[in-house]
Amino acid sequence: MTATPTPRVTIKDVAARAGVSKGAVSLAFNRKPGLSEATRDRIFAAARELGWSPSTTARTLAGSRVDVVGLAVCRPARLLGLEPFYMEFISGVESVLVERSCALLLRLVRSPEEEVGLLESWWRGRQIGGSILVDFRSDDPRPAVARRLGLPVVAVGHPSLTGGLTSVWTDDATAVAEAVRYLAALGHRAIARVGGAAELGHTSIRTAAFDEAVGALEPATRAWQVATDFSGDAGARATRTLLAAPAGERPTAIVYDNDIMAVAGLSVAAEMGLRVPQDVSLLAWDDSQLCRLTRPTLSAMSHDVHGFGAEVARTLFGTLTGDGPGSHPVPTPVLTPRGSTAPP
Amino acid sequence: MTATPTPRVTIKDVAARAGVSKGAVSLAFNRKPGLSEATRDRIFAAARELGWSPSTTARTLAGSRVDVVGLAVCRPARLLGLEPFYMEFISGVESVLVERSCALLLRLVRSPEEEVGLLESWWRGRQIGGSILVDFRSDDPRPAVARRLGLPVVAVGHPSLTGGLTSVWTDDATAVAEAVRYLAALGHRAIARVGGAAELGHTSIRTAAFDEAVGALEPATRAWQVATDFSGDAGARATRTLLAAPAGERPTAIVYDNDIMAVAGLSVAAEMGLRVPQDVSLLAWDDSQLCRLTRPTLSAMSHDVHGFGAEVARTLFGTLTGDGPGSHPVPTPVLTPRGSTAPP
DNA sequence: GCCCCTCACTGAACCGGTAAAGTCTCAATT
DNA sequence: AATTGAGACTTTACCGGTTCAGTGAGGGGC
Repeated sequence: MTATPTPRVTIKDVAARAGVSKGAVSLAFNRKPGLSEATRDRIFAAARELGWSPSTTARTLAGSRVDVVGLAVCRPARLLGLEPFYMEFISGVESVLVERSCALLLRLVRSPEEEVGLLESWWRGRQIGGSILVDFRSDDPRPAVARRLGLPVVAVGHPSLTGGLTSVWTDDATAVAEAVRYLAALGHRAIARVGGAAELGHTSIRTAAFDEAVGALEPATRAWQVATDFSGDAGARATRTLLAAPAGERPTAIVYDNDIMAVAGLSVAAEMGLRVPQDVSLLAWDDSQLCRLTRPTLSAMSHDVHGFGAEVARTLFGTLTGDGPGSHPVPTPVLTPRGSTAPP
Repeated sequence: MTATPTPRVTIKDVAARAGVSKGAVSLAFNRKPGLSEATRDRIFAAARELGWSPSTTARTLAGSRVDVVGLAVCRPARLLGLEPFYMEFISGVESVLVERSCALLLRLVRSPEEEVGLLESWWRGRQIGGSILVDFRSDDPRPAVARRLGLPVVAVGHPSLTGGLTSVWTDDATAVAEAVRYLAALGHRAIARVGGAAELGHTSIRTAAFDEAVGALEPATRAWQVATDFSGDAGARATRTLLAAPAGERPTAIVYDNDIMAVAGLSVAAEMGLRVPQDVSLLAWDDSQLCRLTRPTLSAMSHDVHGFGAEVARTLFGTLTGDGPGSHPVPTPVLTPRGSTAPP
């Protein structure tokens, strides 16, 4: 990108105006000792008058902190656009970053390999001071990479997936179990789950938890699970397949892995002439505002996604300031019954 | 943020390994003339072996391009999470940025003033090479600021709003007119519009266009307009108010400014015992996948938001490489009739 | 009155690149 | 044989900060 026509004001100008050396200005702005109160004030005054603030670029180059956090998201763009989750998550992250006047470098990547490459070049190029890692898969290469590079990261995902990295996670297994128990308690004996992308670690966790929760119910209970790609279309397809079976051989309740798919499921049920919740109960996940806008409203496993993002950012700052690896569970999603669930 | 434990490989290492000066390495990596083919190859080989790529920080400081684009979004986080528009827009922007290995610096701000301050400090600190400006208001301060700073920007909004900056825009006025004409052609004589935030420039444009379009219809036609904040809740409230009037005194068709509000409207209509589209027609805007997931499906003014973002990014690159100010309209949203519109 | 310390601040080196000016070599021109 | 010029690099001076080894003044102790 091209040059700047603006006459930049630099540390030198401030130093000159305050009648000190640039070293002194640097000391003042980094709150380091060795300056008298008077000089410090004079320097700040000069900076204010000139409208100067230190260049992060120069600062970074000179070897101090990098106040940028990286976030690479690896999902097809088409889906990202739809997931209320991410925007809410990002806004939570941001809410903490701003307080520390730290910026978020966002990049959508197409493959885990591309993400690894990106992290390497970001880190080597000192573009970021740390990174948030999301969407863990089994045998995810990123823990090893982060460790090799010495890149400070926080992993969003269950500790079993994140290879010993500091992690922030929701207890999806417990939440799935709660969802299943809730539906069973309503009287459902034929429960399906429309899951997310199979390659994602948290999908496996939920899948296993679903199996286990169903196993703990009375033996006559039937269960189905389908993997999708999180898109509404996939959710609609999965729902159609599940509900196509004759009455008595199809699920009477369906749990979805996000809310977009649940919305899609709602329409499919209607299209097939089934009433929600009388003929089939639907339970969404993540609970964005969307769940309250449908008719019937969607019961959901709800979850403070904004707060989740904020906690992730806080944890990253902790890591950056020397906290050792740790595991930070955030509150388990809680069942929020609304209009889409009822006894069969 | 803390130091790096990684032994960094720099241009000097590459130079040493290739047996040249660092100036030569710089020439090679910037594809400048003055090096023999052989030397160039040797340098690239050395860089590859060492896994080196130039530090953008150092590059930036040394006064060449800054390969980061800024985007500050000023809307309450709560709403952002819901707007499929933004994520899709961002993914479109990204799709072009990656090709130029350029990053997107994203920040959510709370006020236009904060955004102006951010742009100043980003630019002064050489954090960004250019910026994308969205959500113009009347008397928006940003055109003046961008001009004063010499900050290369592209404004997303109608030229009448963007104060002479290079702009990329959709012809909302024409689209609104098309929507109104379509509804009128179906036979509607009582048409409402649930608009977005009143302070936003494009809302005013749509509001005026709606008035004008309605004025061109037969005199008996009645019209309503409501301003909201783009949230589903606000959309629901507005719809409820509009439809609360006795039959004959309420709109038979409603146009929404985004799709979230249209989804909300759908439920409100159902809740009030009105059938869509028989009793009331609904028309959404922006047409994310959501519109195809509801029942009935939502007719919408549809709009390639991803492509819009891509065009914005391309235009910004144009500006950065010296293109003068210009106005870049992207295709007008087109009416996509689905199940939510019909004759009254 | 001398020595030693501390405090407040300066100067220069450095971070990892870019860019412009300088040097060297060698072939073509006169 | 001397001049010129182009090509291929190297040297050097920044960019805007940070950091650290000085430096000089002033105060306290004896």
